[in-house]
Amino acid sequence: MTTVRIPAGWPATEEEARAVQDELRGRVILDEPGPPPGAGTVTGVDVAYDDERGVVAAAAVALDAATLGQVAEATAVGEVSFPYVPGLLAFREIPTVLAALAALDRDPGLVVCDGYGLAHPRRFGLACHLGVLTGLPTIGVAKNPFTSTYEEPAAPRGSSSPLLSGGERVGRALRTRAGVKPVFVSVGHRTGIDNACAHTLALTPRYRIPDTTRRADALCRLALRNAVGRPGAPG
DNA sequence: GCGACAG
DNA sequence: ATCTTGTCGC
Repeated sequence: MTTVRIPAGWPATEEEARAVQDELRGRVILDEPGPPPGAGTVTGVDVAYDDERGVVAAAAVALDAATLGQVAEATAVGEVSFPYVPGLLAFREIPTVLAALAALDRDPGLVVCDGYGLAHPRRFGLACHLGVLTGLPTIGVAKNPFTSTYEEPAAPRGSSSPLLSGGERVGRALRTRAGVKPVFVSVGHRTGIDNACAHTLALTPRYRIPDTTRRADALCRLALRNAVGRPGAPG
């Protein structure tokens, strides 16, 4: 497997990265309902890092939306393209994630990101960025509210409450398991919040985190071990 | 200025 | 994200 290099012209400073976000934000499409849940393909993407070696591994795992059975997977390894800066996560993950998606054997359908879409300080999180660059429908499902605030949703699974940022509703805190901390769903690109939440619930029949993200997480960690050190790698 | 801060 | 043992519970 080849290593994904940092693209030419990739932002090198926080200022440049924020300028890119400001420029691309206008290309987000928010007036499409997006793929309805229960049919088609849903793909999860995630990345793992070895910052000491400057290596990042990405994975894309495609599931049949109706059965949640896995239908395809792909990985890519690359150079870490940006430091971790809250609000600029996309610049750290996107080049390698794009390569993993490109290596997938079929149309990804809806892409589920581990992070934010609109629920972002500048309304342009990872899911929006990835959507604009690929043209694919995307959503963000995060484990923490970051700069947003929310009222605790009711205890039953499926309950939700608005995610607020600067007085705007930027997503929903969605309870995927009764009595357990909710996840934070926001729209990325070409998808509506109702479908985003419906997909999230369909992807969490058993765990708080979507199956797509869970499988992509396991796969990218494996890919990282395969690429660098090897406590636990076959071969 | 200080603290908070997706992964 | 990542560093990390045991342990409580379904």
